Amino acid sequence: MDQTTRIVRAFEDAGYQTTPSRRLMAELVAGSRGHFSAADLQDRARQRRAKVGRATVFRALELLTSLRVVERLDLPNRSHAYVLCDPDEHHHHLVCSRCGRSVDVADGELARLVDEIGRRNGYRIETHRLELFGICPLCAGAGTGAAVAADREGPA
Amino acid sequence: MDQTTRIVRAFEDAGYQTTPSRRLMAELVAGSRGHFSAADLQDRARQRRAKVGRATVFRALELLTSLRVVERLDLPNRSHAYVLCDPDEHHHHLVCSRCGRSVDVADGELARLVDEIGRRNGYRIETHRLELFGICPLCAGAGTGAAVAADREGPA
DNA sequence: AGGCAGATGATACCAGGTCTCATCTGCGAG
DNA sequence: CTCGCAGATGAGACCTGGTATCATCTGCCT
Repeated sequence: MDQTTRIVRAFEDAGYQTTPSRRLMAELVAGSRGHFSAADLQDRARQRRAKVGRATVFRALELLTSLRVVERLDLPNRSHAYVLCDPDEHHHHLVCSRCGRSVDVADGELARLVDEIGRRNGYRIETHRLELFGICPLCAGAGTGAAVAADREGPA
Repeated sequence: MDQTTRIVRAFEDAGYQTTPSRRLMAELVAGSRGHFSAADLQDRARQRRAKVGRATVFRALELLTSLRVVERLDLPNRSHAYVLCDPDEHHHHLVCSRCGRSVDVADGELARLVDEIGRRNGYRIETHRLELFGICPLCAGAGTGAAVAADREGPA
């Protein structure tokens, strides 16, 4: 089962209708290399001569976020983006600041650390978020941003 | 030297002029309990019958951010806020999701963890950000949001 | 095959932030 | 002490990302 199907399935399993727009969103999200914004998706939809309303894109992203199929990132440059990720376990993101590719990172030892910080300060911790930014192996190898151009759409 | 003076001093040391608006911003920021937004500051300025342009507020916050006197938070509810914090060492924030009060948390063991994650994934990590959200001791004690009302202005 | 809950696109709106520009002022040189 | 100008300001236009409203359309269950 490929990524697109998995996403469509996620919609179905959660009781949402399968519509052309949603299928398209699923394809576009599945075909993204790095992170993407709502506007990216809409542009790419338009490139395929498909018309999707802005609201629909946001609605789809909202649903996918709630289904934990994508997650919203707050980038260091104060903009936002979404990334496709693993819905099954709590994790964080390691994001390439050049090409946007992101890998999921298990919480691991962090949980313990977070716990300890909470205890030391008397806070009851509810959630935490760790975001890591750096240069991915491909970009490091490629030198001056060669991987950037390859960012949009294509097999993972 | 009180907090306000410290902030004014930060402006001076960085070679910026000391103007009434900046002094006012310094006071308002220093007098904030939890986190605050640009709009909060402007409102509080207006309450004192001082007129500051929106742009000026943002400009001041931008400077203070670059001087690391304040930091920008991305709250879980997708809004933003600024918090006063320690300019002298790399740290993270533990933020009360009820009253917004924030304590600085030293990086500590996290650095090691981050390093390891980078190494394991072949990324050269440039920056990381950890944000913790929970209920602070005061709010936990006060029960239903009593501390919330006390949030704006007053001695730390 | 029919009906309706749920989905859609257009469009208006909102918040947070940036840009521009004409005016004003802190402050260092003299 | 005062003068001039770099730097700061406020007003307001604008931009981006996101939400709300609403009339219309359509997937899907019966």
